[in-house]
Amino acid sequence: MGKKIGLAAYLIDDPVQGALFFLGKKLAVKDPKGNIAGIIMETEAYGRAEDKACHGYGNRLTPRNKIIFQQGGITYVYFCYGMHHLLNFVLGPEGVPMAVLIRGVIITEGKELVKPRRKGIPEHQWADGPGKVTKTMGITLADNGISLIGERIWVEESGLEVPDSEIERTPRIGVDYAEEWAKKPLRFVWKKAINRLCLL
DNA sequence: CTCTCGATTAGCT
DNA sequence: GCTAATCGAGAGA
Repeated sequence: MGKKIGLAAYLIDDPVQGALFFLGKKLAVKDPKGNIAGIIMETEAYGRAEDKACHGYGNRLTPRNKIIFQQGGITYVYFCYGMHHLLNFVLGPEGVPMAVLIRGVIITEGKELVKPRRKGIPEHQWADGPGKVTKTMGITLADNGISLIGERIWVEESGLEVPDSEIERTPRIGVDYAEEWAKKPLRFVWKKAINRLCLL
């Protein structure tokens, strides 16, 4: 097991730096039957009050989004489109809405636990989307607002180096309503992760 | 209370 | 490329 990522990394005061930092790290979830883990290969940066795509836009506080105003180091899980749960890591100091959306993971551990719930789906498509990440890893609203330095969900060093040259930047997905913020390149994809993992 | 729409996905054309 | 599925959050009355 790799070294668990500590609180300091989550207190980073910049969602872009955070989104980049977590690429190539290992996301782990403790399931009653064993751990499920995988390498994070796609993220999106959301944040600060001026980001029109962020749930904390304009610092408006609601029962749902209050989590992202808390100090970094906890999860922000919310329900979307009536059927999907989306996982974020809350970042930054308390009072500033900032988070990284985990959009893609390559499952490396606990595959035998995943198989039954992703029946008939090829392995490389198990968690190649934000809704699929939570479904594959068994993350639900019950995991909203919990510590990322805890025993249920955490992030570890993977030992993988992610060169800047292998990170693709694109606009974020599904935020067309966010006007000028819809176009900003705040989505980060490490496409070569799959190749790299084949060598392990 | 009512209405709109979403940080998506799967399946079909 | 298009859209149904599906329901709660958020805004406004």
